[in-house]
Amino acid sequence: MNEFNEYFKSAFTVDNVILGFDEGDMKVLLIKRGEEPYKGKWALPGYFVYPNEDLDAAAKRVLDELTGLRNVYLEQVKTFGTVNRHPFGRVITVAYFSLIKISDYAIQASSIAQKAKWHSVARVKDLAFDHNEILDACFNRLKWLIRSRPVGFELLPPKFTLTELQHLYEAILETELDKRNFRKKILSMNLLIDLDETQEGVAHRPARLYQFDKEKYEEFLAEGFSFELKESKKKEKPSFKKASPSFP
Amino acid sequence: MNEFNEYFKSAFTVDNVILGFDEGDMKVLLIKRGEEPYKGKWALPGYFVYPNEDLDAAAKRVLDELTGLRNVYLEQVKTFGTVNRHPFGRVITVAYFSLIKISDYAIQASSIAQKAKWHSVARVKDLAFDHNEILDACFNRLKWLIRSRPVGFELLPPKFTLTELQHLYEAILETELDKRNFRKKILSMNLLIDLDETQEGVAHRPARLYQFDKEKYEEFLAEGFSFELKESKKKEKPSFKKASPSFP
DNA sequence: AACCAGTAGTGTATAGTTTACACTAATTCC
DNA sequence: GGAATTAGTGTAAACTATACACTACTGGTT
Repeated sequence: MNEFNEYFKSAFTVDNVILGFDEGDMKVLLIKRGEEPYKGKWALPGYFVYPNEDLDAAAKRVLDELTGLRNVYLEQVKTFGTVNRHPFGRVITVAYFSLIKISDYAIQASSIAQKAKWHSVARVKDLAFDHNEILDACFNRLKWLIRSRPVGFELLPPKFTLTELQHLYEAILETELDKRNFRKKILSMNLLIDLDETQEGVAHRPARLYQFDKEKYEEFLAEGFSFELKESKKKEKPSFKKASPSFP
Repeated sequence: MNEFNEYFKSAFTVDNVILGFDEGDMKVLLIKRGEEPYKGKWALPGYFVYPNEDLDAAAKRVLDELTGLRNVYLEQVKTFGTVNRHPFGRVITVAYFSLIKISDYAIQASSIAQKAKWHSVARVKDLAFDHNEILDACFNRLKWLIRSRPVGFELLPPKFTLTELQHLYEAILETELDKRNFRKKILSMNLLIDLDETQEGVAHRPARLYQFDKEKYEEFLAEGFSFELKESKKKEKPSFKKASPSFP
């Protein structure tokens, strides 16, 4: 393969958009860069893919080093390879996103992890490299995903209330949902276990606690089920005549 | 960046799943390999990405060299980077798919194009490298895409009948659709122009010809519309109680 | 000219889904 | 005991999806 040697001069990396949900808000874990290029800027965690390492394994390694978490939701989203995206050479990066429970996250000892901090996704700007674009692509993928699969529980603690779940959906979809319709839809999926427990120590009527039903969720995935969630139309442009929403 | 030189030893390529529709069947354009590795096997068209070339540009180049076509539907799908996917070294490939009108395709003079041939997607097997997996990923993406966006016209000649359109959908979705419901849904989208012409030289009642309305399609894309198509349930498992198809 | 073969084209009733919307219930705090 | 705060609940109307079968038009055959 000597004739092709000139093509073996590029590097590839993975960048990981690690998402969590906290304080009613979607958060992304960013690293403050300690070196050039973009020294001092915030960036997505990522690293070179080792020569004998699969792509997915590299993404898991980056996640593990930073958060200590394994077996979390991780999905490849898109590859970014503009010629000049890295000032030091041709570097192609494969973007992944992962969903973690912030309650499980504990800051790691590694020097890189010391520089990590959660940022509200909505307020992130001016990241290093083309990382704004990567973050957008991953967050949009999550928006699509949450409408078709119940991935919400990846982001919530084991026990949660329906209101918390709804707030999560609203944060991801950046919209408001109707409480009654949301509950009807969620409960009709039969993917929640009613724990027959309630919140404690809140200064109002305590909410029931639920748990995701992992077995039923496996069935759901196996059968290729999907669902749709639509936003509440309260206070929308009035009388927008919905053109028939389907085509071939 | 000398410390990172060891990472600049891999190559990356693009592979392009070029899809067309002919004789009621989805087709993919494959190349018979003339060299090792996998000499004599069929493979997806692809090539190294040049050092100063963007990924999308590389995919367009591969497509152009093979078909002479530009400005066709082209979309990045997924990146494949298993360590040993290429026997000669670490090669990561970014998979793209494109949709072309086979009627526009004319075999090109280049030596590579001489080795190209259309194959029925359903009957493809035993491709070189991991190309079966890549083809599957791209075809599945198309299946998803066709349910949510009217990309069908990318695959049909400028004038077509509703039955041709329906057959295209059935070929992609690998299912049967109800004629009346299909037509209702399609026409309700208002994306077709009735040309007030009919087929000629057919030994049966001639069908009306339609054209896609590109302007309305642009609006459709801009407004983020989507649609769903469901398969006919004729002859399905009887009385399958549709568990509520939605969740958060 | 009559008929046959073959595909095009059309409507309706039913079931299911989505939407909009407002009040009562349970708890803490004062 | 009352105020504050969030939890929890049902229904009617509009819309969408589905199942289903016959007539219309053309070319070819006799």
